[in-house]
Amino acid sequence: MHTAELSSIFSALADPTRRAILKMLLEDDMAVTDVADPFQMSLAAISKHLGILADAGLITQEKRGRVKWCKLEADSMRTISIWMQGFGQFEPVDLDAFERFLAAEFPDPT
Amino acid sequence: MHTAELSSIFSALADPTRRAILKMLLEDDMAVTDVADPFQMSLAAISKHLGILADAGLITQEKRGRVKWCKLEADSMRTISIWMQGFGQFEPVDLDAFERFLAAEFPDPT
DNA sequence: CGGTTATATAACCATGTGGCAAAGTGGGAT
DNA sequence: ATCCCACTTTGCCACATGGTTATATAACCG
Repeated sequence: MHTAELSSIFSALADPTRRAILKMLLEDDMAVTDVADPFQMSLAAISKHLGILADAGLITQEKRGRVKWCKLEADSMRTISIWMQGFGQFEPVDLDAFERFLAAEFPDPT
Repeated sequence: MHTAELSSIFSALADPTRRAILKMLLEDDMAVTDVADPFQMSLAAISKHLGILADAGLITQEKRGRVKWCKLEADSMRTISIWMQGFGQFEPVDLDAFERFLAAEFPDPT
């Protein structure tokens, strides 16, 4: 909710490389080297990007041995989502979940 | 959807002054001068901020006479909300809207 | 017309950002 | 002990950003 927190999350998400990294981490936790692999740029650059994502709370990094594992923490997106909600309802309705809800609340009598 | 569009919206939202402007515009449409009024900085600076918000599609500006009216276009936040949804469901449920939906779908028989 | 008001643009400055290559750190393997 | 491996840090550079002041432009008002 602090203005600085919002700023750091939004500006972390403003970079396409960082958004691509987040998408990769959606699949699984990854080591820094493996995160860097598909990109053209240097490992040092990716390391900085990961630091920015970590500062924004979008990922966490845990060092085991000599490899540092990066883990998505998508919950921190909730912070900006809540902020955005002050401007209206933006979430496209999750129809599948909604139908499941309805099915549970109002089971088909057949 | 396009990566450049996402970047421009996120980086527009990364600045606290611009977020404050959006909040002001939530109340009502405003002229550039009036937007600038509560801020310490120069009108020129605010004019630039408004240009960035307009480029990102977060506001629209319409010139009537010599005054340019700024209008919130919060719908463009939907773009990033949809992107974020790829990482999970972040929107706190809109319970009021949901209850209205239920009331319409399953009207109280009384 | 002349003057004021609303806004944009230009030129400039300080600082931040994203990239690189190269050197540094520190854990594991041999 | 030594060497690789997985990073991080340090300088450096080009360019973007956020601010300034000063100067345009264009609309309204007398």
